[in-house]
Parts: sequence; C-alpha cells; structure tokens
Amino acid sequence: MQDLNTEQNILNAAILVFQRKGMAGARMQEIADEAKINKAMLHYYFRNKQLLFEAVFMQAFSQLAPQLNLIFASNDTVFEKIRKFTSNYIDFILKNPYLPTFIIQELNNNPEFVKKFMVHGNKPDPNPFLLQIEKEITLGQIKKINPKQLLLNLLSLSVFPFVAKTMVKLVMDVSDQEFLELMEERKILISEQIINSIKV
Amino acid sequence: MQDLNTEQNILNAAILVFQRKGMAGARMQEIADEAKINKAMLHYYFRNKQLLFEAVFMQAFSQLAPQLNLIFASNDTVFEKIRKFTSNYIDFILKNPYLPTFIIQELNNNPEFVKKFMVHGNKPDPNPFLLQIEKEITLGQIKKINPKQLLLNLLSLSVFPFVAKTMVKLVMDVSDQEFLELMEERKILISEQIINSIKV
DNA sequence: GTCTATAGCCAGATAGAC
DNA sequence: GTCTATCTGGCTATAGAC
Repeated sequence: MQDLNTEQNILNAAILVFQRKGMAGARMQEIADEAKINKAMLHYYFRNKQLLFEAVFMQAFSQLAPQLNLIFASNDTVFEKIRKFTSNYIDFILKNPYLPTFIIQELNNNPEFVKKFMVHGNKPDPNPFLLQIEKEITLGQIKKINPKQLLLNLLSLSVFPFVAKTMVKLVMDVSDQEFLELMEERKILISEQIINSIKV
Repeated sequence: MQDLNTEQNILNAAILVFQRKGMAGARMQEIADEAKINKAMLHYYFRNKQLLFEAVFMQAFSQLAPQLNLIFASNDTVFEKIRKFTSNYIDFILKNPYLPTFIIQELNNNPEFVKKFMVHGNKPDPNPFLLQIEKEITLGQIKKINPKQLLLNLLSLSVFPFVAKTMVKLVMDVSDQEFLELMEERKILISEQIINSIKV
C-alpha cells in the first residue's frame, strides 16, 4: 500500500502493460489502472514515462540474462548444455511469454537506449560457451562448426516460435492448446536435432 | 508528382517509417517529410493514419506471402524445397531487413486487425507442404517427424537471426559485416542441418 | 491536387489540497 | 504518500485558400 510496496506494485503493472504494448503503445493511464492507483503516483515514483520504461526494460533483461548464463557458464559438456538449455528456456518462456518479444522489439525500436543500458555491465557473455565449442571441436568430440552458428541455431529454434506465435498460429492454423503441445514436444526435438548435427 | 505517383510516393515513405517505428511509434509528420510532401496530403489520399497503416501492412504481407508459397506449392521434393527456401528466403530478407520484424511486431500488437485483414484470403497456405512431408514419410523417403515442427524449424533458423539482429549483434559482439557473412554461411548450413535431421 | 493554418483531442506531466 | 484538477505540448485531422 505504501512506499516500496507501491513502487513494486507500479513496476509490476508497468511490466504488464509495456510488455504487451511496447514503449510507444503503452499509456500511463493504463498502467495506473492496472496498478489500481492514480496516474500522478507513477510520476511521483518514476518521474516520467521514459524512466519507468527503463526500469521495466532493465528488470526484464536482468530476468533473461541468468537464463542465458545457465548455458554460457556451467561445467557441463556442450551436449548437456544444449539439452538443459532447450528444456529450461522453453519452460521459462512459457511462464513469461511476452518477455522475448518485448526485449527484441524495444531493442529494435530504441537502439540508442541500448548502449546506455549496456554500460551497466548487464550483458550476458556467451564467450565461455563459444570457447568451449572450439575446444570440443579440437578434441574431436564434436563436428567442426562455427560456434556462433551453433549458438544462433540453439536460440533460433528455441525462441522464434514464441516471438512469431501470432503468425505461426495464424498461418499453420494452430490453436493455443496445440501450440503448447508443440512447444512441449520441441524441448526434446530441438536438442536432439542440434546434437545430431554435431555428433561425430 | 500527381495522382497515382503521389499516392505511391506516400506509400513508399509510409512503408519506410512504419516498418522502422511501428504503428504506435510512427508520426504522420515523419512520413510526410520522408515523402517530401505536406502532411495534409496523407489524409487526402488515405483518409487517416489507420488506413494508411493498413495499406502498408497489406503491401508488406503480400510481399512476404509469395516467398512462402514458393516452398509451400511447387513440384520439388522436400529436400529440394528446403534447399531453395533457405537460400531464397535469406536473400529476400537481406534485401528487406525490416519486413519480418515489422509483420511479427504488428501482428502481436494488433491481433484484432489481423482477422479483419485475413478475410481478404491473403493467407499463405502451408498445407500442401505439410501433406507432402506426411507423404514422403509414408513412402519412407524421410524420417518420421511432425510436419509442423519441421516447418517451424525451417522458419526459425531462417528468420530469427534477422528478427533478433540487434540483440544478436550485441550479445555475440558481431559487426554488421560479420553478421552478413554469418547469414551468407547460413544459407547452406541450415538446409544441410535440417536435411540431415530427416534423411533416412 | 497541393498548400497553410488551425481546430480538437489526447496523453504526459505538474500543482496543490489533504 | 495519495488524490483531484488542470496545464501543456504534440499529434491527428480538417477547413479553406489557391
């Protein structure tokens, strides 16, 4: 009701609205309604729309980063990482369906803001994973491939269906229920396909 | 300068601005500037922002549809289709880099408009391709797989890197030049991986 | 068909009471 | 800290001269 509670309450409402409508499409009034609070409070706590947006974006990004670092910096083999990642990441997105689209969309629409934000050192670092791939190739444990392509494949296969969900459902004539089932099936399907593509 | 020329001129300018900023972020003034024309003309030719946007969206979608139908409805085998598609589609996106992101973004933000638009019968139909996959599985020419998953994989691997370009460049520390090289490499890389995953 | 000028509205932001 | 009321600017849209 007060102080930090109100601030968090506003932030939660803002996350909902911004993730659905984006920075340009979101309305301060809508956020206030969602938080069951007055519009003036938003300015009291976050000064203006831009700063509120940045708080939301930062929170979203810092939710996503640890998920990526799970794969980037553990002690597993490449195969194990791929298996864990597809399964964990799809689960994570299923629980936060708006997150990847939101980040990608706002990253595209506010490229100048990105740099400002990235100074915070908030960036996921894929280098450990990329180096590990190089190493396992050298050791003859997996087939030769450009490590960046492998990572791109992993992300593409896991994330794209969610980003393009509306189009996918539309073009392929898929219901919400069937979409869920397809995503469940993908957890194993994807990892097996990627692993097969690099298995010696 | 007059009549249809002006209309096309406005449309071209609107495509540019809407694709970069989206419906909510675009400004009529910016479109007018881009077309080197007065703002009032936009309303003279397209009545209002919504209708101008719909014209742009429709044109974008009807550019994309034929590209998809190349794979959905030709006489090639599944293998041949996959090879042609990855190559052609990546080329196409390289020439129209904003298109997929624009369509996906606006589809997500204006789900109600979508249905209205789809009534036009403008929808790409993947059924021929899906049925063909079923058939080749039955004939033992390719491994068993859910056809929709195969199509999803094809689209994911081809389109996602472009949709997430800003993020990819940022997280993987990739320059514009290197991004282009990666996409060139993917034309063959992707199709071979997919084909290998279903080769008997 | 094309322009300038302006109406009208909507949304972000602030003032000020409580 | 929270509210109501209001200001202000910006953007869509239109009126009207040429």
